[in-house]
Amino acid sequence: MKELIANLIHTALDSLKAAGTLPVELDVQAQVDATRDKTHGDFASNIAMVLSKQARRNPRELAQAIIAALPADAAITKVEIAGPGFINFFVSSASTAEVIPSIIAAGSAFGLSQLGKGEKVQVEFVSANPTGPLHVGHGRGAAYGATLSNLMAAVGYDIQREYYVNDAGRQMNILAASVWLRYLELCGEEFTFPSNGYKGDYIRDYAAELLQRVEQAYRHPATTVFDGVPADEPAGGDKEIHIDALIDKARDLLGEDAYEVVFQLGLTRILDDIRDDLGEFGVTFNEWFSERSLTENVERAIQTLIDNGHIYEQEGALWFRSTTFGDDKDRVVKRDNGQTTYFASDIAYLQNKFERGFDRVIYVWGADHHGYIPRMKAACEALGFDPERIQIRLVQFAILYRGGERVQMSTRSGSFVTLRELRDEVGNDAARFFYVSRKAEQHMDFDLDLAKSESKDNPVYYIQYAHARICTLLQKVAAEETAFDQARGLNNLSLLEQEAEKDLMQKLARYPEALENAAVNGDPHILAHYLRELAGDFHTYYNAHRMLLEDVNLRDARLVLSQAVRQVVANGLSLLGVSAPESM
RNA sequence: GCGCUUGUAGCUCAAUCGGAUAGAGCAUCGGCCUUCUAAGCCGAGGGUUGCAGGUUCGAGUCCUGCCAGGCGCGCCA
Repeated sequence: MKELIANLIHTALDSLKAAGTLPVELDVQAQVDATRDKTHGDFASNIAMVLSKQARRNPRELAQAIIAALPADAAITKVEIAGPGFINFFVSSASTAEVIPSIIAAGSAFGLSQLGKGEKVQVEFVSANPTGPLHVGHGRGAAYGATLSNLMAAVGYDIQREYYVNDAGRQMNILAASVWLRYLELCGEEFTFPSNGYKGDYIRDYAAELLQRVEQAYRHPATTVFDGVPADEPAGGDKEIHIDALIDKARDLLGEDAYEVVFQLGLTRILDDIRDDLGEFGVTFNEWFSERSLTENVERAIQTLIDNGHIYEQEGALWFRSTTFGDDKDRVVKRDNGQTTYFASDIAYLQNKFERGFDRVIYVWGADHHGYIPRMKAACEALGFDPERIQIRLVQFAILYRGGERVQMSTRSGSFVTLRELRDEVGNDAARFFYVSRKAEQHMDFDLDLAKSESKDNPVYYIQYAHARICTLLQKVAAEETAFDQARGLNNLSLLEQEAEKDLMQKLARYPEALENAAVNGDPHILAHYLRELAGDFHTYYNAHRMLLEDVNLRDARLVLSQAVRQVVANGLSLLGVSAPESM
């Protein structure tokens, strides 16, 4: 409909140009928007105001001229000038109703488009360090990334979902050491567990598994293990130095092979757990990409930067001159001790992504990482790629509230709420919906009581309830003497003359647009809000008018409208990863 | 200190590339169940869009300054 109106306007402009009313060189894309206010018709264009300066005529006068030149069309019943020079279009109810047969015909495919033209886009998200269970902060990134991927796939992008497994860093060695130390405790050794080790109960589980598998083979006396290890922080030392020394000890005493067994056990168990957790949350990946697999790529990436002239040496280290591309300061990629930095891995990973043929790569990061954007963009450009091909979406943490009180979380005491706990408490549907119901880069307050409540206050239930109500209706009518006949409904759409019916049809017609906006802007909340509004319109309609009437023509027309609503609600919820129950 | 970011109704949030009288929900108050699910509906009140300038036909939206909150500024990962 928008396109139709835009075409009509362009035709009018062309004829005005031909008549000499407008300069021929004028070239503007007509903007047509759905109106917010019904008294402004169904669609409005600001074309007259935009052109008024170039055309040297006042907007209302110009609007009048455009309207006069507008070709007639059966779909448009009335055109008006309003306000400072808006042209308002009123659409015939017959043409408004056309959305219903198209929804029924398209079914679950309604709203899909080819906007993305098959562009290959990778979305990398979550990518939490595999050192423990996911917490609620990761949950928002997971929900956002998964939904963004769904939305983009729905509008025609070729999406690849990826999790970057940080299995190469120091944190992983701390994890391995923690597992081994817990194992030693189970063997009967006595010592003080390092303050910087991982203290979660899951570590004890892995240790128990290790004990079962290797029995006493990896046991060493605590005195040997702690011999020569600098004091821990509570004992007046440095916790970082302490844990690093213990890691070295573990490697020494176990040897690389056994150390690797411990390391892999911890890594594998945690990844399995994360995979299960996310799977239950409806979040899946095409690829779990290991940082360790990148080792050769890192040297090659650095070489690429050297070849491109963006690396210099200073004080024994290799520096990437990222300031060339607008970063605050230059960054080290290889330390004076020969080790490459984490950032160097990121550069290698980026190069690897483009080598795999992605046209565009999207990173979903916690908002606390925003300081890394300039250097990643710089790296992209220095590698020789257009920096527009990487996009970084920031997701803010959610603050949980229970009983009106903020739920305290601190990583230090290990008292963070896990994603699994959240899912157990409020359910997957509520968690998925709540996470994406706010703009991603916005702080959000997550009200646990609201997410659990079974009332209209809870937008998830509100939307699902609309779906369930319609399913129940359709079930009920199946028991009537005269069965529901979809074709009869479609043939009698002209009977839908109520205001609420027109509102509903117009809302339905806007679904593809809401979906596209949400996908292109990376704003799933647009779809969430749309569904809330659609459900609201349906509840209003349902309360104001009866469906199961004697007059089967009207009855089936209303039911087919309801069916269309049900379909769109189901399609939208599915993209959000929320179920659409048939009864509640 | 420098940089990024946010500031909209009592609360949580919207506002389609800069468009018309800034909208929902919650909370408050008042109505609606012998009829398809009241997990619902209808109505009322509630605003100097942090403050001050600027850009223009038009600014919550863009620019500048200030105020307030959040985050980031390692040869850490």
